[in-house]
Amino acid sequence: MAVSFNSPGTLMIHKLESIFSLADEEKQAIEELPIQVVDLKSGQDIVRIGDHPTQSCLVLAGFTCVYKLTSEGKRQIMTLHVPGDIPDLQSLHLNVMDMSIASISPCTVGFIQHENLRDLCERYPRIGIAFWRETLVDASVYREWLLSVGQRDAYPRMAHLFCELLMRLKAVGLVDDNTFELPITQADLADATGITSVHMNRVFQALRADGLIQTQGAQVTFPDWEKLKEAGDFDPLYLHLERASAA
Amino acid sequence: MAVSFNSPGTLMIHKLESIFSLADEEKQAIEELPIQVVDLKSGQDIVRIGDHPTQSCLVLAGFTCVYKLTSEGKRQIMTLHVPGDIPDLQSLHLNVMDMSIASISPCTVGFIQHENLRDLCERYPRIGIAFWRETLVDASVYREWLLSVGQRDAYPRMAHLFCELLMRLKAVGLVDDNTFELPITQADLADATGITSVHMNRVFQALRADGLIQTQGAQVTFPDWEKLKEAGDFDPLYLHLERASAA
DNA sequence: CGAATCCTTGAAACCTGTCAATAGCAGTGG
DNA sequence: CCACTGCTATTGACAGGTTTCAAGGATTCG
Repeated sequence: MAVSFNSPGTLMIHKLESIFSLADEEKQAIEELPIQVVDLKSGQDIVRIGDHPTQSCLVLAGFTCVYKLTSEGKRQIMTLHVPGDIPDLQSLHLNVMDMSIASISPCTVGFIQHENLRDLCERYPRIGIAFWRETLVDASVYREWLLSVGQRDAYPRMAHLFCELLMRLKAVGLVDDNTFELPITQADLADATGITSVHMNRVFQALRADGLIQTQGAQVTFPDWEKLKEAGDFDPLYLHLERASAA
Repeated sequence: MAVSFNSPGTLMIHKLESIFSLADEEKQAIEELPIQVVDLKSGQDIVRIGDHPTQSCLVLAGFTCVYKLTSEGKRQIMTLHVPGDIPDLQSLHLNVMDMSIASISPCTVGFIQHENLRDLCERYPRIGIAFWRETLVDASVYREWLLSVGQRDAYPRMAHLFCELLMRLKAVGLVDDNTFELPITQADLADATGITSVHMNRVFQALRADGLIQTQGAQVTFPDWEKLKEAGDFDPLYLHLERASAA
């Protein structure tokens, strides 16, 4: 599959630079991180609940997700990851996985050993803090999803998710003309929003009928950002995308 | 109100020692943290979404919660804090609050300046990592709640919340004989589980009828832990309560 | 050009929400 | 000590958003 980066480290640098300017030395240390690149089909587990990982993964292309199952086998997807995200940074300090991570589209990921990441954090404390910050933003996303699933109807919930994806994908340059590729099943999106795939399909139809989305294969277009934002009750504050101004 | 700790720092030390053994020097540094203790009535905001706090708060007694509102005014409570928790440790590295924190029962909290916390993290990196870890556990709790709200019916959802509270309160010595004080309204618990207060009341009645809980004023007793755990589909893994074994 | 997967539809059942009103309880003031 | 006030718990009937079940199309890809 097409991969849109030079070296894996470049993506990470791009992400960190949205928070603060990296010194050349820091950039070099990141570029030199040993990263094992792997291609995955859709629907493959990357780490499973209960595991004790010794590495973290960086999404290079495609989408991954965090999910958990109830004892009845119902699946809740808790967040989606886009290129540049590091889904299981948390395993750096929590030695048991309390969630599973899987590819949710064909994707490319890079594995980085924990020892290398820890070393990086020690040598460049600002990077360590940036990683901490990343995990805090993850938590913020969980909170917003919780608000959606707990208090918003299915229709605004999906609109909200589209808004989030649009903003996050835009931040990594994967949006062209209010359009992006979303090779994710309606059934998977249903698991992400806590509704049934049948109902998700009805929500899709309603969103199309209202002119909020247009779909063409895996491609989704958003003709009216303002209307979508309103429908999704969307406020991007929780994504913490703006460059952090010093405290 | 009754407050069950010697110095505010003692609680924090107790919490950190559940993760790793603190050196005397570290303990002393924590004890010496300037902490401003404040008593709050129930329902008072401690920080609000949009704020740029310069301090974090430590719960000393009672319960606080994290919540967000939809534009329609619906409230979702995202987590409850028990004594020993530091609800907004995240504001140390995320300068805008993306959530609000409020007291949800009469409570006592201690405020600690960010500069003091940052200084502590720098001088004692292990404490910094422990704080990071705390925020990771917070995130894990959000995930589990997301699973509950998204995939479990109201009844098991509430049973699950009771299980969580029982374990967390036990960890700070606030459970006696499978009983603890929960001075929280059914309406608030409804907001925490994403259901209506009317429906929460019906869930309470069902839980009582099934012998899973007994209530007496603000006191809740759990006659059958095993049955409660099963009803709530509860697995404590996500709380990461066991002492971390080195990676 | 199958085979598998994914999308779409319809009708009925179900959980949960809404509305509105009553009961219970704690704290306050006379 | 009792009436009063305000909040919390409880009920009942009904509406509504979602789920379930089941089956028929549409697509994609080897």
